[in-house]
Amino acid sequence: MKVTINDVARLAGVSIKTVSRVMNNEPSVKKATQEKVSAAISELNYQPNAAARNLAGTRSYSIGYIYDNPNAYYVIDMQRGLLEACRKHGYELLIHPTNAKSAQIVQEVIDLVQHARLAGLVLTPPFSEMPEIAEALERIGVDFVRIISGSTPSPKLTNCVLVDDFTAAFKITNHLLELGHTDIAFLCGDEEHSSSGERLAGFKAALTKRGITPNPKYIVPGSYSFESGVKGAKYLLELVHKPTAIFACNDEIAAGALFSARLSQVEIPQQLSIVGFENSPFSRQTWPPLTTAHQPNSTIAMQAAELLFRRSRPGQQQGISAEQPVFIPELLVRESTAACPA
Amino acid sequence: MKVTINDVARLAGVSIKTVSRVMNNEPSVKKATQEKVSAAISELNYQPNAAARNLAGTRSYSIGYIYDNPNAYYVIDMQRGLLEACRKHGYELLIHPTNAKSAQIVQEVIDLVQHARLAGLVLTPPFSEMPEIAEALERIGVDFVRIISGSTPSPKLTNCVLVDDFTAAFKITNHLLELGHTDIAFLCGDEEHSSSGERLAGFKAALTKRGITPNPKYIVPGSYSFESGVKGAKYLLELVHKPTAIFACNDEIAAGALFSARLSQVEIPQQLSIVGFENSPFSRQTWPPLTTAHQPNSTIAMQAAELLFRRSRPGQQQGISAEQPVFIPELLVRESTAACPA
DNA sequence: TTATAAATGACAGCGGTGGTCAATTTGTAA
DNA sequence: TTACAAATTGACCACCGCTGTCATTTATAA
Repeated sequence: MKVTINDVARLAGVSIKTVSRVMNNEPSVKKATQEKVSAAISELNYQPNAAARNLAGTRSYSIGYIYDNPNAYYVIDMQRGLLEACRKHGYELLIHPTNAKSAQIVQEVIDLVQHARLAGLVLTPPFSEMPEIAEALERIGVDFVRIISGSTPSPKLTNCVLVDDFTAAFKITNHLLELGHTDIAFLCGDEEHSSSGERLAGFKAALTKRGITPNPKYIVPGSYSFESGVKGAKYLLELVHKPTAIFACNDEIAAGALFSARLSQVEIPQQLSIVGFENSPFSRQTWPPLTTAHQPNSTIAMQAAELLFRRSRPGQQQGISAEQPVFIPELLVRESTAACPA
Repeated sequence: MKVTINDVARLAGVSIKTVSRVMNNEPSVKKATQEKVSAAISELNYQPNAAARNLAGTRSYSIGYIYDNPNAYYVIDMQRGLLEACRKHGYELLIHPTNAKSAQIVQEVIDLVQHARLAGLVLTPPFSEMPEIAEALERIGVDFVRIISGSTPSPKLTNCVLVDDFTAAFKITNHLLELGHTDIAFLCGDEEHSSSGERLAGFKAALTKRGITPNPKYIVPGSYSFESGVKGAKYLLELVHKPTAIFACNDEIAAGALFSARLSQVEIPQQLSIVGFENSPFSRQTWPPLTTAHQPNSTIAMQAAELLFRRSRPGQQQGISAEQPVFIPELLVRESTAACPA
């Protein structure tokens, strides 16, 4: 029933050690043998037993994903990407939802890693933005990759996959500018999330580049929630000098803003343009569907995992890798934006 | 650094065999020794090496969760419940997102189970409603628990955790009836999901019990999506004789209906009451927040996992267990429902 | 032909479980 | 109290399926 390395060795006429070598891409295996073994492997549809590998070997075959994010779509997407990468490379994924605000969060993470013998960890916000976590992991010598908001690779951001919120926000803002809007408001997400700050910075930069001074009254603090969007838009639409476009820091906020606009009898997009960010299912569950920036979470996650695998393989140089992939969410124009009304 | 069974044995002053006995709840261990060992275990914070256990033992320490559900909140909740149960019992969770409509889905599931040496599987819709999956699993002798929509335990539904959509829908409908509504419409979810049928049945039963014959014009086919809610409500609000309340088969549909009502300048809840089902974050991201039925997904998942564990433990009778926990989603009254307008 | 490098295999674990059997402790009835 | 059965515990071995180490064989170059 179950195929072991012995079966493969027997069929290929070699020792189990050689099969092991082939499985692990070790050097010094003759090409002919390599092919013989590979043939046997695929003929028997052999898949190494993860438990045995973990037990016997020095390296680990599982990575961990720690999360604490209210956005289920984000988590699911990340997970899907990680799983895909894991499947491809024969790794397992350990998922660990937890509370980032717990006092013993660092210890919890350390326990997790040590107990599960993880090859590495993928960290997303908020964990990726907690210096104490990174320090602890470095201290105990566990590899990790952080997915964070940032535009330019730098030595400080090793082990990072960057999501260039700045540039994406810049582009979105440009889209609005090109439609003739100049009175553009910005609905912020949570302050603690650097993504909100980055997006705001990109927004301001785009305005400034066109010679427009960002109006402080149009920059509304808030959080990544529908309600925050409702409130923020309400405030904006009650101003004497209303904006003609709203840049919401994510789709949920945008959906809230859309809702608020409807309540105030403001026609979207004829009287007011609204954009979101993320391309979550939310952005398609509104009417009109939201213009937004597509963040390829699943792909980002895959990349992060691949980075981890590449580094954990023996023979590769360990430690600091210069690689810092940068993803730029792409503008996705839908029906919630239109030319600025005269 | 890492604690093994030997360390525990040394500290407790017993043999490793006894530690093993304690770890596995085997009989014939004196209470005193049991406590001594437990103390040592917790002092050292010992956790058995999963790889070694899997490799050496005959039983398995991981369960699988297969999913293919567009509702990320549902999946995340289920996952959280499963993980909690797993953590408590020292199991691991293998998650496997896949495509339920794939032609080789049965083979894929079998491969997964056999390769990963799973103790069992937790199936949610649509997998829990696919007879071919259940048959295949029974054939290869793998334990599983299905989470399905149903109200009454029956021999046919062994291995099931039931979610009583019928009764919940009955209660929701009663809530509307008590508010004085009699012209109540029903927006269906996907036909293939038995949950939609069950909810509809509960709805009809409640009406009938009050002597109201369900009006076929008020029963609108659809799917579990925002858009479907928009369309369904639009249709209803264009009828000459409009309903005064809408029962949407889930929160997403309800959100769509809410949206549609807004478009038609219908005041919620003054002119029209709308209820959802599920208590997903969606139901709080609308205005007004939705009256709905709370489905405790995380708890349901925990129960399902516990059922699996209980059965997979040696010493317990294997196979058919009479247990069929039934969960009844509870009515949650919020602001989207009000008394029937005169 | 011999020194050297490349390819391969033998073998000992990794950290537990399962089984067998003997030794020890405990409880119990006479 | 004693004897005896029963309950606990431990010692020991094989083994799960694979990897790490090192010795051995084979190919290649000098």
